[in-house]
Amino acid sequence: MAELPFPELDAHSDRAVFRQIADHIRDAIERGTLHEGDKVPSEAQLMQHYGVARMTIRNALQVLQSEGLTVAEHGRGVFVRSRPPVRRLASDRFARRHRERGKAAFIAETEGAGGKPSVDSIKVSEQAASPDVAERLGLADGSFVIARSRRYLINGQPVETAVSYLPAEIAKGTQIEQPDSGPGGIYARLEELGYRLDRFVEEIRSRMPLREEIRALKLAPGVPVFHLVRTAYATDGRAVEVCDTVMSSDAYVLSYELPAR
Amino acid sequence: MAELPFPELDAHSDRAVFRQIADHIRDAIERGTLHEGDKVPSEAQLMQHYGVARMTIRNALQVLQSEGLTVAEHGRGVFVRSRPPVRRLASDRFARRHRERGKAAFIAETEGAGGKPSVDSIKVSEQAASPDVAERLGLADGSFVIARSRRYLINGQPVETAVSYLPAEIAKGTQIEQPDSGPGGIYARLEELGYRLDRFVEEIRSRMPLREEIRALKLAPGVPVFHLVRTAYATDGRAVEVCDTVMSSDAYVLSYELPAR
DNA sequence: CTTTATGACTCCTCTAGACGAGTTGGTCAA
DNA sequence: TTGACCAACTCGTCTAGAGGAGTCATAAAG
Repeated sequence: MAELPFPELDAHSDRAVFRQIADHIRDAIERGTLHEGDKVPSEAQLMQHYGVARMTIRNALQVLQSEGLTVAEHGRGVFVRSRPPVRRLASDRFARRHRERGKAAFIAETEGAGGKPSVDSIKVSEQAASPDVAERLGLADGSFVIARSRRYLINGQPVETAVSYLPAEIAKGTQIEQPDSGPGGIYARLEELGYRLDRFVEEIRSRMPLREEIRALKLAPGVPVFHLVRTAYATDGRAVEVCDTVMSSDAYVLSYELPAR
Repeated sequence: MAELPFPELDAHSDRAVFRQIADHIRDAIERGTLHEGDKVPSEAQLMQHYGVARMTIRNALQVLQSEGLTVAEHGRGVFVRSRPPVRRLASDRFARRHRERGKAAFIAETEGAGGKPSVDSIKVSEQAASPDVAERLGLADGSFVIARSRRYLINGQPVETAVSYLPAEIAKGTQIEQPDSGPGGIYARLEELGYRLDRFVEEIRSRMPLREEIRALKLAPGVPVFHLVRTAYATDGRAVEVCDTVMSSDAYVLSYELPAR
């Protein structure tokens, strides 16, 4: 058996053994000794190398996994995680000039970056607004909204789920209620309906995903999500849409421009 | 011993026992049966309730911890995590009108929200720019920059670390090189030096923290961080500062306004 | 040549213990 | 009353096993 590229344990350290082992492997990844997609030595190899029990090795691997550095594949091994190509979201992505080309923001951007965009799980329903959505839309409690939910994928890999809420009073009976909202997306439809869009406000949180989100976005363990809530305002100051999106954090870099004014 | 508020295991389910147990506890937290700060039953109690080995219980608790739902305290127990008050960062926080009041953005905002702000670990040094920083500042490789690093705390709790990089050619010998950068912070100094600020670009990533970040921000396990890189541009289009900040994700909600243009 | 078995190797789940170390609250002596 | 001590309880670390299940390459059978 080839020697593993890890130093020995420091018996005098008060750092726990499994942490020292995790440190060794992490260092190897950070230094590039192990690179993306490489297989980490198996539990059995590490047990022998370090002369410790299996649970100790598993604890060490668990640390790395929860840091998002590795992925375990049942029956195959543990691998250094490879990052998917990131999608940059610029703050002008909803500018009218983009919308007018007749494509929704996601499609246009992804194709521009050489990826194959797709959208699935489109569901539209009318429902009572949650207190949070009602407040953001400036609606009375219990008002009805049209909810459009969908999932975005790049090259078949899910990257984002989104649910848009629009006041039923605005969207009911329009193409916004159809699964295919037409060229330019719902923002184009809103403008056709006379709601000229003025500005968007985005609120961003970061947290660990819920179970459903892990499933929907096929997230590896240890990958947090962006939770972004966007509210669209028309020129009269009225909120016309709230979009609640959850994005895989390793597929995105968000970018915003702020005036110094 | 009081009965625990958890159902029994489903022996027919093919869901692993430790996952079922984690599900029970998670449900209790989500339903409010266990609320913020409450103590989760001890490992011993759970072992007896479910009739399983200790490692199985610990696996279940590990799942919850990595989801950021609970926090274990050595010698005390496992508790439902309570969210600290969040700090909202609005996109106008660097507007000149705020700066002119003579306080740095962080101090003014935190006091406005009723918290006690403090800043520590201020270090200033001159160093060669990293390739990334050099590129953002539009400098030649190996150019020198002034690096100002510091840590921000609210009510004694660290929430953010930040390192600002400014071209040495601009900042050397000015008050920017002093630990106390003076009223209004370095942006005020830059304007005094004739660099009228025009706009900022912020790039946001979300990821799990590195070890040093966990220590510096006293992060609970399972809490991701925002990694925000801000570049400040003067009116002549020149980049005059790059600020690299790492923020505890549960202390912040970022908020940006985008024009529909 | 294709298909089917097999076995080696992988990680997954779980058991049943051991000792260590931090926290807490009560007892008992000063 | 105060302080020191101690016991009970907590989670942290580690050992040494067990059987299960997914993956893959190879060997055997068709």
